[in-house]
Amino acid sequence: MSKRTTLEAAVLRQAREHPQRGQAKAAAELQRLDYTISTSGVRYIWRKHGLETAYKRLKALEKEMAGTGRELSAGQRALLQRGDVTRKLARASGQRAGGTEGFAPDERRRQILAGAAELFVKHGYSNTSIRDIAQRTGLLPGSVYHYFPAKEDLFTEVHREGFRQLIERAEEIARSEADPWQRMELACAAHIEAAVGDNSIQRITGTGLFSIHEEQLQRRLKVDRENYEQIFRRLVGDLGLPRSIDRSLFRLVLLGALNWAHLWYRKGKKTPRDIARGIIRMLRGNWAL
Amino acid sequence: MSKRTTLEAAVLRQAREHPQRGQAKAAAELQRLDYTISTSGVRYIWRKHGLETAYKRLKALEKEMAGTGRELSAGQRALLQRGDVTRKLARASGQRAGGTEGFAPDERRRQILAGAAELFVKHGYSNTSIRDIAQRTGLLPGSVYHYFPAKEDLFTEVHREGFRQLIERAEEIARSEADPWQRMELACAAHIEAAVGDNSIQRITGTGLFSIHEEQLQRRLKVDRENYEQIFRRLVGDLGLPRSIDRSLFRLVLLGALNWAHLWYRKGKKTPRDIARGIIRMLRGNWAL
DNA sequence: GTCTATAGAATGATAGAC
DNA sequence: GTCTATCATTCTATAGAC
Repeated sequence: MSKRTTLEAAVLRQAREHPQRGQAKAAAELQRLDYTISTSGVRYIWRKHGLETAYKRLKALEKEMAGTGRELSAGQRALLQRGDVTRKLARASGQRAGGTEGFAPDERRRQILAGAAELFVKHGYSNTSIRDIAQRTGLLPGSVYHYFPAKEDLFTEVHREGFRQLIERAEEIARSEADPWQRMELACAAHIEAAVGDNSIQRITGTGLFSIHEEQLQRRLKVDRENYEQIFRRLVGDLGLPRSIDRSLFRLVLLGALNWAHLWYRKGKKTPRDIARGIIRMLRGNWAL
Repeated sequence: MSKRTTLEAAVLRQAREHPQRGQAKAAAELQRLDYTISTSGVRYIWRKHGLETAYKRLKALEKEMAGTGRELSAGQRALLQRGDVTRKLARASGQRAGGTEGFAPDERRRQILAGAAELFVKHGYSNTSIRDIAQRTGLLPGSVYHYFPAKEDLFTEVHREGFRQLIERAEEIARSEADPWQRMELACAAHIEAAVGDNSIQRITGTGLFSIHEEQLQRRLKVDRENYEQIFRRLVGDLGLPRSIDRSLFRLVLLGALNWAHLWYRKGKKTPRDIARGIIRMLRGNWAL
């Protein structure tokens, strides 16, 4: 362990000579020998050679020693035996994506967005990795960066698209001929449908804000939401509420009730339409109707 | 550390040169240098000079170095900083400070919980690391595990305590003599206060569920929430609503409106009390009142 | 001399970036 | 493909109190 060689060779030599050293110790020792490497760098090379655990390194050493007269120490054998019992299954490396028979770039983008939306909705922003998203689209992690500069942008775009769809629908309703209370009811139904339906991109409108704690990102998202709530401002204005009712509070109560629904909604019970009707009835202030 | 001098001078010199050595190591070293001294002897002299903890010895060294160009090492500075946090907490809780001298174990636990609550509320569960929590309490990450077996348990406990406090207050209100609608209004005000107030442990009741995406953990938390909502079930039942109104939906609409409030609440504008009154007025179905 | 709260270092794992 | 940073957690040694 003295002559300078390739970084990789040095790591491997050390794996052979001190199989029980972990990444930290191995890296420290190599740094002492003037190699530039970090703990995870060590780990990376180990993994490349299937040596990422002490068990595997020992196993390899054992094999190598088989011919020669040398033997593992008692402690090393004990460690191996423990490992044998607890053996983990090798992880299947998964499917590899096709070749260059590519998709149209826009199509690929959409696929990434859709996959990301599903994962964000299910596991939240922080718990979704670029790797997960890439895998779902059959890409390697690095390739995602060809379409989106960073994870934040990916989320922002999903969020924006979700609200774009929601706004489109809401505006259509707001423009319709129905009477004001009915328009409101329809808009509420559409909102709940989006939040509990199968379209993950739309679902993100219900959970997105809560999933994010990075302030700057949050601020970017708020814009989408405000564009949407603007429509409700108008819908509420059209209702002709009595003076005694604070329009602003009315809207916020309504949106709160709607946004909460996805937490208790159960498929097969009340439909979004039923729920919307019930909510409007309560807020209409005249239970006789 | 070579020339023989008075025992006392030798002890002090060593305190300066190796401030982090404890009594055992210090005594051993001095004995090696042919001084006759025991661990408690070292401690006796330290105490005489107000140097009986590593923190105090470092503090003294720092002061001494102030003039010269020398500086404490990074590790020493970190230790001092940890000590500073510990002291601040000790002062805040009225306990006696003193280096790493312990708190009543319950007190330390509470400190960790309070710190964790703040961070969880501010940055969310996934974005809060055990390191952050430890630092805030003046501990090293590993030490947190002396009090809590895992991060999940830490969160669960914060969540549970938040709801415990909320439930306590709500039940008091539910038991009071006020008329049903007024009881409801008070309970709503209390709910909003908890969600927007300064008490992070209570605030977690508003955001906790959204911050968590791990299903199993979520299930554990739901229990707390359900215990709480049970009280609202009762409060709604007491209102004597007309038949045409679905009690269940009424409760869910109300809770939705309340839980949404922390997103738009602004200090200095409407108070939680005002908001609660407004919400109840809207839901009471008789706007003339 | 004994106990416990805490330090400190190590471990295996995974994230985002590009 | 390659890298670094950081995470939750574990293990072990020891300081300081009694």
